[in-house]
Amino acid sequence: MLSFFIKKFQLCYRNIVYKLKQGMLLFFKLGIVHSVVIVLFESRAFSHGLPVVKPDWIADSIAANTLLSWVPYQLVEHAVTETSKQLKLSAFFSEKGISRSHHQGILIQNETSLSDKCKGESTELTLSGTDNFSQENSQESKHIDTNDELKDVKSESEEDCSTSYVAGKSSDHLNRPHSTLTDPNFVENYFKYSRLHFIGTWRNRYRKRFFNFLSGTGSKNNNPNNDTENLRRIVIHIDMDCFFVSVVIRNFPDLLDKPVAVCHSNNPKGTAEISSANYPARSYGIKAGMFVRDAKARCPHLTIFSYDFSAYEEVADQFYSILHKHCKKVQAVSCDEAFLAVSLSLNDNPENIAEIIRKEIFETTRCTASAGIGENMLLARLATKSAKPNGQCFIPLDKVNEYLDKLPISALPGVGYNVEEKLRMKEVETCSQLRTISKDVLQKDLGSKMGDMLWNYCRGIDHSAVEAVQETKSIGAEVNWGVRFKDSKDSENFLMNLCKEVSLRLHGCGVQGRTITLKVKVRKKGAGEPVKYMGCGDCETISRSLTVPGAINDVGSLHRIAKQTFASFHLDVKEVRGVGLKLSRLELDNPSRKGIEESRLELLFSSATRKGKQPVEQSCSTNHSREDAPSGARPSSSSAVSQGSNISELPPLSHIDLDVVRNLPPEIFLEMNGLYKGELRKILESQQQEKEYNSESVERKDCRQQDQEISTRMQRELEPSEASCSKSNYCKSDLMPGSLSQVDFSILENLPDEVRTDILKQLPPHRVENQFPESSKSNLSLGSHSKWFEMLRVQNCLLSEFLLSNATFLTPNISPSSEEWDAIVVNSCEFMKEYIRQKIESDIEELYNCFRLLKRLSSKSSLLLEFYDRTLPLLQASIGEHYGGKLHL
DNA sequence: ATCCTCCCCTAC
DNA sequence: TAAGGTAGGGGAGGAT
Repeated sequence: MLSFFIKKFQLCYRNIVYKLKQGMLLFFKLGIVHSVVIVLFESRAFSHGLPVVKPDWIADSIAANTLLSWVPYQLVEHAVTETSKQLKLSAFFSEKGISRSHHQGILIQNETSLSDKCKGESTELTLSGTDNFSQENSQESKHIDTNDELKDVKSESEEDCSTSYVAGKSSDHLNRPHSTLTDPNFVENYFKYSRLHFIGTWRNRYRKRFFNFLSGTGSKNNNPNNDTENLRRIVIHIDMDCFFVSVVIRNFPDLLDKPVAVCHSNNPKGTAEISSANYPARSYGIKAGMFVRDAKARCPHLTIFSYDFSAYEEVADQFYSILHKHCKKVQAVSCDEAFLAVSLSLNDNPENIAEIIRKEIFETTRCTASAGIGENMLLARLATKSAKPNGQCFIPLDKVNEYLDKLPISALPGVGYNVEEKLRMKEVETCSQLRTISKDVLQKDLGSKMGDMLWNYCRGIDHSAVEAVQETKSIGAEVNWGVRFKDSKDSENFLMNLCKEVSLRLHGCGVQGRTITLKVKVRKKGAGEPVKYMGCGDCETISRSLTVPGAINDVGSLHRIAKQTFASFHLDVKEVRGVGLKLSRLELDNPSRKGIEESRLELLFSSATRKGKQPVEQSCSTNHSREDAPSGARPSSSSAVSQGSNISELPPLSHIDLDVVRNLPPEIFLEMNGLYKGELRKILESQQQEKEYNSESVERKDCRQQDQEISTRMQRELEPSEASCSKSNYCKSDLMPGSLSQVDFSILENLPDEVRTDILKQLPPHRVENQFPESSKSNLSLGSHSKWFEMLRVQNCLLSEFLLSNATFLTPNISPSSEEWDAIVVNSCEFMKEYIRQKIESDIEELYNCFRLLKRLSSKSSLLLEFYDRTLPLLQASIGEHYGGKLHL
């Protein structure tokens, strides 16, 4: 069996082994699903935290003709964090359409190491194995059988005193305290494991995706009937039931009626926070946010699952696909919750559509969703509360008052702990009581807007509309866990990483910001170590913002400002417990100039003023910390520039790109002009005259070419110098590899061409060989499938690379079901069929990449959606034929 | 009166 | 051990 396995392995992954031997870093993990080895390339965008091992593991395993433990081959930089990560191999392959979480299907005792688990699983394959491998592992298999197998899940409820933990769990000895003190990549790792980060980012992600959907060609249920008189608007609010738990147990129906919770760790200390609990668990009083130890005290036989972020993503994608199928106007609230605006004729029963959607969600995801239906968003949202779990509720207009009468005010959106307390003081606990308070009084007590809103809400009035597209007003990142600094070097390093993170997010959204806000949490006087391990505990929060004249999103500027603002707080860094950086007053990144300008500016400034360009405008409003920052400590616009000492470090005037200079914000231009003692302005003026003199036939393209030449020249001249080394901190290449984990590929695809190209250049070379000349793009999708091959051959690239570089081009605006449309689809499908045939044995990774990309892109274009829908079965059939099983995308 | 900054609160 | 984020809205109070 083993030799069969190895043979198959060699056959399938020859080329990968070849790449491995070239020293490429791969991460992979063996998973036994129809005897297939799964290998993914090391790219955090794909790894999702799986263990990363050195390539030798594969080669050595083959040489030894046995499956060696991967542990000694694990990459050091990942060893600490990655091993504790749950296994998500199962997310890659799944069985006959059922995406089973194999790893999660096995109950692991805390002591069971990951490698044991690998072997234990492997034995599933070698049922009648006679080789060393299976014998060697049969004992372990027993061990797992007796303790940990899935069947124990069934009997587990009888073992009342043991709490089960379901997840990949590493050897504990590999785990070390995780904080800013011990992990140089803390920021990056932190976001990878933070559930709140995922919750926070997902909302935007689905909003963004829906925006793409709208701007693409297809949108259904657009109610072609404009005769609105016979229609009524209804709002449906759909919310998945205890999402995090439902998803991880969706393949274990036996657990449905057992108490289950999701959290990071099942350590005996029990200071991990429960993130989500299912309804049986809630019946014991277990709630999100509760410590595990408290939850266990209430329910000793609670089953605890680890997070499975990739599964959440998968289900959320399915969820939104279904919603978009049924409704044009979908407002994403979070990964598992959305509002739909539907128009119905007077005779239609609004409950029917909710019923259909919920049914489809369940059939697709095997997770239940609840729905609330009402005349407005407020009523729909409230109705959902009554509907949960797994139900739906319609509040017709004539029942609104009756429904609201007994409703506690805390159920109203916007009423949190504080507002509830304020109103409780006035002996107001229900909506009917709230109605007795006049609007004036409410506004006086709670502020004008809040008072107005609540006055409306308790009467069932809500004028807000379901908005599919919402403008992003701020982008930021913060960390309030694990933050411990011993000196200013630590804090500075942390700030730099945070800036990289924020910069990447800004780039990902194609925006820049003018106002930079730094928020710091400082241990409150007298507050001891927090109850929560590495938590921030009782803190005082201080924040300060700064508005610059020109919007920024580059790491260099962010770091300069963040560093300076942080310094202005005059804090004892040992007391800092959390830091956040946020940008607001966002502006769209100028895609046409941005890439070039930015790099030149970086070059200019890193060379010219290594001390840093100072912000020109700074505002600092009163708060308690203002007194400790004497105004003298604040930079003024002129102080920074007037230091003539910088002049010796300036690049010669001949090296300055005047086009860039011309486009600088006036303040910065003045600053630079000052540095060059007025020479800049003179040159610009004389150039302008020259330009006017020359004919105006200079093509834009030529300008761009010149720009590039100048920029390249500058780069060449600066590269070997010290200046470029000092600048390397700010280079994109420096922030790319690590932080790519934070980039949603859908975002990457949405980036302006130049920015995307820039980012792609930072990826391993085999992924980005080519950019396509304009000529090769035209009419490509219209051509026969042989043209595609010709194109790929000529460009010497992979299809996935082409897709990635040409995301924009690939979403043409062609009307569905036209002849053109059909021709494209047929041709493309033919091409894909052939491409699959060519790659299925030699490069399964490429096929995986292609279909992942297509999946993403298909949300933008109904053409691509149709292409994807048609070709996916071909791929799956081929996978099934060659390997058995199914590729899980 | 209006804008801005620094908070706080809320929701997921 | 554990991963307490993100973003919007709005109020208080100061600056203009």
